[in-house]
Amino acid sequence: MSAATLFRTRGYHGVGLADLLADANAPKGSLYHHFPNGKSDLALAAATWASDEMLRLIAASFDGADSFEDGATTLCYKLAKLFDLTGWDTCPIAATLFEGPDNTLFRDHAEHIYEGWIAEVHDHAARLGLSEEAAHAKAEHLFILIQGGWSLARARRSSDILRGLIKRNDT
Amino acid sequence: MSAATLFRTRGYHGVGLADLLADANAPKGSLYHHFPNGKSDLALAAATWASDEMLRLIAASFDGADSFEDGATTLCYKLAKLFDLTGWDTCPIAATLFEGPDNTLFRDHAEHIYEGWIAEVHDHAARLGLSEEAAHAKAEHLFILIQGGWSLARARRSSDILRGLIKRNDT
DNA sequence: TCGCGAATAGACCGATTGGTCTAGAGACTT
DNA sequence: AAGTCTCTAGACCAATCGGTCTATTCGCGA
Repeated sequence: MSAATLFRTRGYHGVGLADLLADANAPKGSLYHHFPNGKSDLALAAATWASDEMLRLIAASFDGADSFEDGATTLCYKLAKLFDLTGWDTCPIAATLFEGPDNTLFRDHAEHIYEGWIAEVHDHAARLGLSEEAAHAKAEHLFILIQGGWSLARARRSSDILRGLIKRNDT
Repeated sequence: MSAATLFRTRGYHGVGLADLLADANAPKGSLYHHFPNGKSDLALAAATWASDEMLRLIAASFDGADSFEDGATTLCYKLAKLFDLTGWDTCPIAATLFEGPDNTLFRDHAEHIYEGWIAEVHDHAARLGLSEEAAHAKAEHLFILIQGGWSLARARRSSDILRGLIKRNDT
């Protein structure tokens, strides 16, 4: 979805319908046929799409991992590479969902997506032998590290911090 | 500055000049007298103002602290209280600066502000006896934890995570 | 009391915003 | 071949956007 990129790089209110449509080579009519509620529907869909990509990234990182730290580290490295490729823009969810017009709906969706990421990490942690409690704590902690690290990386326009996220003190 | 609040809660593109002016009870003329470049100047100023508030918060947290962990913990608690008061909106810098029109200028300002926060924490860490290297690492790490924790708190509309940020694993 | 610069006040502007609506193209069934 | 859907295409709209401009008021030194 090209819309997802637009939303991610410029934020919900930062993109106009005109840009969205031009970028997707689609006229207004098509948009409002597929997304009756227009821009907001599109934003929700773009966020879900971005979230699925992230879930795949998590799975790919943990699938061949021997330990939780192992998987977490390769996830950080993958994200660093992604950061370099896309050119330091925000977490797609935050950019797309935390500004929307219908706050309740958007916030619910954002929370659901974030919890989905944490749950995915949690499952891998549990599979790798961690206790339920430890898995929960580590998954949440990893989310925080990545989210915060990404902010700093963005401000510095450098993915370096992302790569040192795990080592520093054993997750 | 009331403008800072608006920018924080709705993002740079989310607020219109009309809202800004109505909220500040000032007409267009005054704005463009004090801020020749209009909205963007205002945003920069609002960000600086918000940053100063944060610096004060950091100083207040570490001033009476016996150890780094001590100061860091009270900072997290202060932020949690702030979170509850303001009603879960973004980091003011991110909301205001990471969407602006003149990207280079805005990004430079954002980086400068963030580094200022880290430097402030760093100084307190050094004062409390940490080595230069340790102080740097801990300051950076605390920034990441807070930034990431705040994101999660926002998604969950609950300040709980912020309070557990330090304890979990000794910073 | 006058004069002058700083600041306020808001009418006004073209461009752009998100959204609606009508017309027609395309594909599929019968 | 006719009829009936889904979907595309874009003209069009009121509202709002950020910004400019002129007129007026305010504060203060002379």
